[in-house]
Amino acid sequence: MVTNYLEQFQLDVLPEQAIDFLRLEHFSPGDVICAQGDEAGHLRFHVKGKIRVSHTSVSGKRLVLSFKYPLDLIGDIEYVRRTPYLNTVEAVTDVEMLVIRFDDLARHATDAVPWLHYLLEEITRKFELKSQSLSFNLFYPVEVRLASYVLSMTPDDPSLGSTVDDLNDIADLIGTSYRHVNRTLRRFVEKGYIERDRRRITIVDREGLLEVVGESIYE
Amino acid sequence: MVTNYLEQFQLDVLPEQAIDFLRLEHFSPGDVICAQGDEAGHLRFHVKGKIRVSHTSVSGKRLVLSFKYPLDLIGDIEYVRRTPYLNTVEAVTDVEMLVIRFDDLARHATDAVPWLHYLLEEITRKFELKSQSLSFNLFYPVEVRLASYVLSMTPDDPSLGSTVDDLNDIADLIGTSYRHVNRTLRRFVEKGYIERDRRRITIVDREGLLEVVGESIYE
DNA sequence: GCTGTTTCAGGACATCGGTCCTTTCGATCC
DNA sequence: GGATCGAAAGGACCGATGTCCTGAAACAGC
Repeated sequence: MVTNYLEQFQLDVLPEQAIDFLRLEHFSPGDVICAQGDEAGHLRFHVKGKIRVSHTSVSGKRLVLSFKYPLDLIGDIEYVRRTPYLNTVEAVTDVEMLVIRFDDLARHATDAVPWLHYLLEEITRKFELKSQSLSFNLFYPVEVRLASYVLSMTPDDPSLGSTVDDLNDIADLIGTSYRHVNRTLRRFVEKGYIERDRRRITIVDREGLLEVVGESIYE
Repeated sequence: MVTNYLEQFQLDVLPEQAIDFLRLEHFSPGDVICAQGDEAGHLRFHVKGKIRVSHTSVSGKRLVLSFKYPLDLIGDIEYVRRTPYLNTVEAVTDVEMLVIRFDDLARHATDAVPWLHYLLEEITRKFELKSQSLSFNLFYPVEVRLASYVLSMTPDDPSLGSTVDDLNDIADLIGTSYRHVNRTLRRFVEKGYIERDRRRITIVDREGLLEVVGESIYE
């Protein structure tokens, strides 16, 4: 199993001695993979399933930072900085991860140049994503962000609608309230862009939504 | 000059062969150090002065991401990813930078483990800053962000007021309109937190501002 | 000092978005 | 089938924020 994933995601950048320490972990929907504020001790390679990364403010407000799919690293920033987990990561679907303890990784990969380059690549990629997310959120109103989200979550195939994440998740993802997501979706329905059927959103007029998003796609 | 700065900021993590390629650059207030979208070819160590990092959306709205002071790297993400500059960097005061071409750096430092570790440290630090900035902006209203900014820009010494950046910069920094910054500052004046004298803001009641910011400082 | 010009503060108004509360819709149990 | 309950939707209201515009203050040139 581990070796399959190693191959699939070309994880041979890890030194062989480190690879020996990788274990496969499984998580069920709802499981907390790591919790904001906990001391970090493991680096994980997200190799299967869908996860939700979120952050909670001291005042208790939750912000969903992203939904992610393989391949992704969890705990990489924390590995480099040796700080507690910045965010909480939960399994949305069944999830599999390859996991290795920081200690084992440090002992066998600290000087491995290809691995360091890999880390740099991954982390700078994440940095760019976060940059985009920051400016996207600050530049555009909820209507645009929501339209963009709906477009990104539903298949191009116009025939079939697609389930969308819980409205509360969406609200926290685009940094607004449940109420306002609902209101905005209603507006989309009134304008004929989408149809709603409890828990399900169907795009009726993809062009219309694209127009709402305008030129702001991907900043 | 170069050697002084190298010592001051402990830049001996750079391999000696690379150090030989460092040159000192000077910028005057207003100078553009690098422009968003331009192809990146140089890594810079910001060793003196104050700079402004900003990003402009396709729709033309500007977002000031940060003001920075030494030591800071400019072009590090771009060096790793070999992408065009993400942001525009300008000199606010007189600024000095140590600069090296990507080519020279790559030729002499690609395999230098201490240097790679240094890069990782710097970039993850930036990542954390950006994370904070993202959640801070999404979690708190303008009033709180502005109070936080004013506090951060003025000296603890309550006796002397301090010049604050251009209001337009502040507006773009906290992601709101000039009008609203003005309105909010006025409210602060009315409540007796600050005094204004064109171009200058004096904190009268530091405690009051701290109360506005509440527990949200640094998230 | 006067005048045209630029910059900045602030008023008016509309919209966005949040909070709170009521209503509706399903689901469940009897 | 009707009563009950919980979750999701929607209404009402208000504060936050953006846009547009006007008027006042600073500034430049003469």
